[in-house]
Amino acid sequence: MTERKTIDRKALIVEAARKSLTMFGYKATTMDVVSKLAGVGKGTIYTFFATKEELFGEIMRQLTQEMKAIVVERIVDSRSFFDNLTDALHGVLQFRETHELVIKLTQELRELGTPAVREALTELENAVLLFIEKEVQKAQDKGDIRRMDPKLTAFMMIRMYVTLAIDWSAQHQPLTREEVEEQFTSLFRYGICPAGMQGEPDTGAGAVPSGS
Amino acid sequence: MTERKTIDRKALIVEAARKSLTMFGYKATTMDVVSKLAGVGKGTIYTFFATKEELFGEIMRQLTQEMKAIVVERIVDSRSFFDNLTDALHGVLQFRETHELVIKLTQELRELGTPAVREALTELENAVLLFIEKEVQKAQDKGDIRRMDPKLTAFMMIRMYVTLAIDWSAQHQPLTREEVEEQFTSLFRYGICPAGMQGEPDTGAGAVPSGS
DNA sequence: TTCTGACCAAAATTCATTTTTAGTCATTTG
DNA sequence: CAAATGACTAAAAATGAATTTTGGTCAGAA
Repeated sequence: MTERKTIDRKALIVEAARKSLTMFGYKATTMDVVSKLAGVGKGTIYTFFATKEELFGEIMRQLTQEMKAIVVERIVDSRSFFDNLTDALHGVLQFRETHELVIKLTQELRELGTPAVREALTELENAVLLFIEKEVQKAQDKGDIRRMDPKLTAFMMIRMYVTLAIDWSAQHQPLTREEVEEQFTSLFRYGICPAGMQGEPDTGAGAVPSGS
Repeated sequence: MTERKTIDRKALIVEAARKSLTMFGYKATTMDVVSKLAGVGKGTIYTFFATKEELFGEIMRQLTQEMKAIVVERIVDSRSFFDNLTDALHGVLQFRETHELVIKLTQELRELGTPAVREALTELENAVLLFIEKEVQKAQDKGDIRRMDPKLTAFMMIRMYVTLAIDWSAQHQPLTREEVEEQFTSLFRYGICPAGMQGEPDTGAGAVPSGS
């Protein structure tokens, strides 16, 4: 194999495309721009990816994979659903770059309606939806949460998350990661009834009867 | 005064415009169409409304007014926040025509991005937001709900409502009015914790779920 | 006086022309 | 000689001049 000055050109290309996507969005990420950013001839891109869509697809697959890895490693079957949820959410919010790429694409979809982006984001959302749905199902079977349609519950969770982390920022001071977490988990945990009327708020050392 | 065969042309025009708006949206509602539907010369419209925007504004003002009336008459200060919330939501959901106009305009905004529609819907949302915010504030002062940012809470409520009543239908069987009500109020009341763990669920016999 | 619809300027739409971009391939390079 | 390249091409997108549609007016009919 050619092993001398051979830097991994494929990785270089993916990296460059990802940066461009995050900064300029899908439409403005032309193959010429990617080749320049990667410091590679345009033809080289086509030795690895047959089309622009395929390159884009690879990046979305990577992104989905990374998100899933972050979440999965924070889910421990012996812990309560809510502890897992809080941790998983925390992990996702912390993962800056992934998050920003998704936000950029969402913006582009809204203002340009780029079909490839719509498709990609739908696919991503479906993966997330399916994952949450299964977790909700498990939590129900364990009795951690009350009985309700897991599909609808998963759907509500995603929307609530987007509302807090993205939509709110459109017209207000963005919430910090901590605030998003706090709002998200406490709403799902307690609803909006006064503290003390039901399960315990985070203050106090009282432990919920869960594993561990 | 002229009281013979004088039908209220202004009302005729508003009615026609409202119908057209609900059926065809803002862009397709031309002044010619409105005049034909109202059975009135086009010039007549301009004796009541200086511009198309003004006619549209009048309809939106009417709509806001009607919605507000429905809600206000269902809010009784002596009742709990949740009882009021449930009733108010019920009222809004029942008010079909208003609802459909808003849905039509929302669709148009999404696919055409019509600026006048964006503006109108933003204004409507702000009115609703302000109203809910005040109610939340009152409920907090009464101790009906726990302490949290009223602006953010109001924002979340609207989004949650839209998620249930509109967004969900995009890819699934629409929820019935009853289902929307049930999902909305129970989430805010109890979160998603198991029944019996907190406030009173509607099922009479409190059966503890799978004990572990 | 009240109402109307032909009329006009401005906005939107169409479509032929130009520009940009995804994808190819003959040539170069290590 | 296999891997990399960038000038090249066909197709898609941007542009803008020509044409149609629409908001708004007003002289005259009812």
